[in-house]
Amino acid sequence: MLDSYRNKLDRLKEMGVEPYAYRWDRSHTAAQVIARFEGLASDKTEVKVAGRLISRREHGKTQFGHIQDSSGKIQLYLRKDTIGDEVFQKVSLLSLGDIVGAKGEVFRTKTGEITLLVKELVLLAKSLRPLPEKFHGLKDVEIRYRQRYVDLIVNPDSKRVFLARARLIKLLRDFFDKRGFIEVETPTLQPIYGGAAARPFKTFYNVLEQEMFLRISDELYLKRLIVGGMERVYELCKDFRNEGLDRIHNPEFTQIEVYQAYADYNDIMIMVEKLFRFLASGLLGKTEITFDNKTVDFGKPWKRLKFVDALAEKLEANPLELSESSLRKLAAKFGIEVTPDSPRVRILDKLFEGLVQDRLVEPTFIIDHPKFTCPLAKTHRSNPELVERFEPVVCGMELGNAFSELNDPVEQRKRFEEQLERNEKFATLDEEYCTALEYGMPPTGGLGLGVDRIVMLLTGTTSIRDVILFPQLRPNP
RNA sequence: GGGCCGUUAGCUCAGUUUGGCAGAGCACCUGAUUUUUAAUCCGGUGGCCGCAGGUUCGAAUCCUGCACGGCCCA
Repeated sequence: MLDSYRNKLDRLKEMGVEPYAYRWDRSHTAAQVIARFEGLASDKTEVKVAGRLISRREHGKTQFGHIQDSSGKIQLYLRKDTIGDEVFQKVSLLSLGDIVGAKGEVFRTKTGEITLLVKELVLLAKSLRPLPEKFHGLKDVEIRYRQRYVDLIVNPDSKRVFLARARLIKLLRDFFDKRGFIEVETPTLQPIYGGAAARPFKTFYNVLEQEMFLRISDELYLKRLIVGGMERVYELCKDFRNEGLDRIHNPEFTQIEVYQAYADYNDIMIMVEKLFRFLASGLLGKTEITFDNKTVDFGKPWKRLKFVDALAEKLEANPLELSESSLRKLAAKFGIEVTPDSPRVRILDKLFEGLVQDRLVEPTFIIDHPKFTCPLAKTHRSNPELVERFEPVVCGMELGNAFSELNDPVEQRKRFEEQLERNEKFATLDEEYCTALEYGMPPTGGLGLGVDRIVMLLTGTTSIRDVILFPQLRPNP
């Protein structure tokens, strides 16, 4: 198989053909030829296209085939009497998968397809490996992920998702830029990690002889910028969490974090509603989306569900008054497994996910979590046991996290210390962040959103691996 | 980490139940074919049946372990 491809390459070289050309003056993409067909055909314009040969139908002294470029496909028609014996002979040495340039005039075949009558055909790059089958395409998910380039060549749906991803990222920037937010960049390599509860990736910086961490979040740096007077900032970046990988988790994932001075979490909720309306209509031209056989409408206001109330209803008890051991018993009762070393906050989370969150289909803000679940959120203005926090959930999928940011430096330090005293896994105390708050941070509303999950939701993709070009896999054995 | 499922030609898949010559379509090679489009027709090439053991006269097929992937659970 591979031999036959190499053999053709050798034969072409012997005939004096350069199989890897330097350039090709393309005048039109496939889509442009089709869009401008009437004009191009009527004045017999000479058109130059280029792309990958993806199909071929030989008819003795004629040949049909399609080439594919980034805009689409265009049919080529070759006639021995038009192109000459010598070139026609060389053409028989082309393979599916080769990159070619073609010059000619456009016309419509008797079956009505816009086609290029080829007057000149040039090999631009020889392919040495066969493409996957034309009809069934490439289905093997492992090859699709490991050799994404093959997937992109043969599976239009796959490409569609990544084009949508690019548009969504542009829409995200548009939304915040338009509202006066400044896009910033903060360190990926951090001497102390923070802003979330997750196991970090560790690395070592030789020059400083110091252990460093890949960021699990950029939150603490962005709020330093709020202290510094950048009143509206956002950052779109990769975060890294040294944890499991599944349908909705990849160890490196894209997050957008947004901070707005003088706002609280109520303002941010309204902003999130507007954002999703903007993203859905910008990408799909409508506010309704379908994900995992569920249809929801971002045109409507989101539901608001109080964390404690929703859980209390299911547990028939106030979760704030339940000890760790009572929570454990309830978890067992509802068939929700928790590991013996799970702290109280983790058991609460599990109970909430299993009993409430998984069943939430409509866009919902889960609001007002117990205070000990989050050290960076401001205490609730009307209940000292809670914080002003919300998590946006759509179709059962958690999309992010937001709060009225804690800006009292004394309380912040106390909350960090309490977390350390509770021996919470991955708790840290960032002294320099506390120092920053001591200079005074205005009241601020903050938001973090998982970009990969937003892309999943708006493209109807149920696995995060299908919205990440090169998802994490074990090394090829 | 646990349970279940998968891995056979470059690709998509049969064959495993009930052990007995390694199969098909596309792709590839040869020939025919001057408007085809999953082109068609004639003939042909192509295999570490994921890897390593075991059972057996004989293993793609049964058993064990491992690797990679998928789904579900943690």
